[in-house]
Amino acid sequence: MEDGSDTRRTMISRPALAVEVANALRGLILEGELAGGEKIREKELTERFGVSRTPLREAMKMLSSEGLIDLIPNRGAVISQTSAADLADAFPVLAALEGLAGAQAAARATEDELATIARLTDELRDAFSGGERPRYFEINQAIHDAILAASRNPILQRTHAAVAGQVHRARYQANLASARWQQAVSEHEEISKALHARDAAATQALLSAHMMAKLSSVMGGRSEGDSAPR
Amino acid sequence: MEDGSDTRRTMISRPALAVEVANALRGLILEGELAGGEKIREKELTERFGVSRTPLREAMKMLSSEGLIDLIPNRGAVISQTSAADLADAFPVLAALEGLAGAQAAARATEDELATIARLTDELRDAFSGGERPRYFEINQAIHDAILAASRNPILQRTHAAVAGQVHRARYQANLASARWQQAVSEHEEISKALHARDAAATQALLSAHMMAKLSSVMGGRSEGDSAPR
DNA sequence: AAAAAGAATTATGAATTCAGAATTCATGTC
DNA sequence: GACATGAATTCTGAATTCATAATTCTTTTT
Repeated sequence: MEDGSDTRRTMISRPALAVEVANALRGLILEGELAGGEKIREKELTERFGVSRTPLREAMKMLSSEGLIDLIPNRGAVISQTSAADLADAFPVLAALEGLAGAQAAARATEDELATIARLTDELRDAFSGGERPRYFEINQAIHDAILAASRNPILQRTHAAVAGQVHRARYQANLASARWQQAVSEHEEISKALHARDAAATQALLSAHMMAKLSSVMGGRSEGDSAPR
Repeated sequence: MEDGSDTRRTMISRPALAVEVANALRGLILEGELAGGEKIREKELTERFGVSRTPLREAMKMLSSEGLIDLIPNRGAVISQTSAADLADAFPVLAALEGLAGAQAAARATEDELATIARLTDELRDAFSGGERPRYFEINQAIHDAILAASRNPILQRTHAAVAGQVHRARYQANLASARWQQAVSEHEEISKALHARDAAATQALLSAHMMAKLSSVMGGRSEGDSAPR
């Protein structure tokens, strides 16, 4: 919700170039275009974005605070790669945060928000039935975002986004075996049900367990396939 | 201005001036020297720190990512003040995070770490018995830090630090009525006991409840008399 | 031929400079 | 006398410039 008094979409407000660069760079990292461990050459990015080094360096400082890149004193910056250990560390944190989000959402969500989550959950099952993996991931993300938003806790949302960003690329690595995929859909339906029942404790427990199951899925997918011993 | 000849020192690694400035500025904010809502004048800080505007602005971008200051497009930066609503939002997050820290610490802490926590808990009671408020706060902080460290989860520690930083100044506002103070000490003793018993679930519940009780204390102290800062 | 040392090139760290916007003060008009 | 408009000053935003450190390539010596 924007400031209602802002009648016109005044393009007069300048979004601060360094912030724009930070968003663009964050996008490149989250999209996976910049692989983990890759060195950042300032010159390359300044030419790519068409800005000078100053806003780029400010943007890199921002992303380093977010944990997306690592700054090495006089040797530049590298995209921080997420190791298996990092995933094992981050997912319990995400589980705790999303559990809290679920509990607060159960208490605070509007009926509209609950209806939206229920609808998304139906669409999630549709995507699963149709075997549409990209759409499934998209809807899954939308559900989690909706729950976070329904928690009405900006600090929780920001904190979650910061942690989720660090493991974002692992999302695509969650290669769902059909059995676990099915289970994930069922878990989401239980979560939606608990939310509608305004059962904070149940929602919290279900969401937390759901995230931990996701960790198992991601870790399992890791141990199997692509052997990239980095 | 100081002698810049520190380049001749045995400083093999240079900690990046912008990071140093960020740490110093973070300290000023956390110490309360820069009050919430206060405007940051770059010129003033550059003169204070003896650096140019470039590293200072990079540092400010870092702190804005941490949520400690708010950047207003062409109007500079202001210290983000924590409202009562922010506290009410942040403490459940801290409760969830510390609960997780307790659970993981119960599983992973070394005997030495548990002994240290037990010793600190004893000192906490001593500080309470002696009515030494500053020492109590210090030991309390040390205990929570020790539990976080014992969780062996760097991401959890970083996330907690980020959220705790945003409500740091509220720490001093927790004016403990003696009854609640007594209760807090007892809670800490229960937490230490649960940790020694390696009871993850109990530790998690106790720590989480402890943090929520702290929220009540802080909010209560706010409504009463927020008169004397310090 | 291989390894080490030194020089050159490249990239990063930081300050200065330049441009643009906002706020404040002064002046003029109603 | 008060309010509005314009100009000046101050502050932020961004690029350029300068310095320093690291890496790489070349040459020399073993």
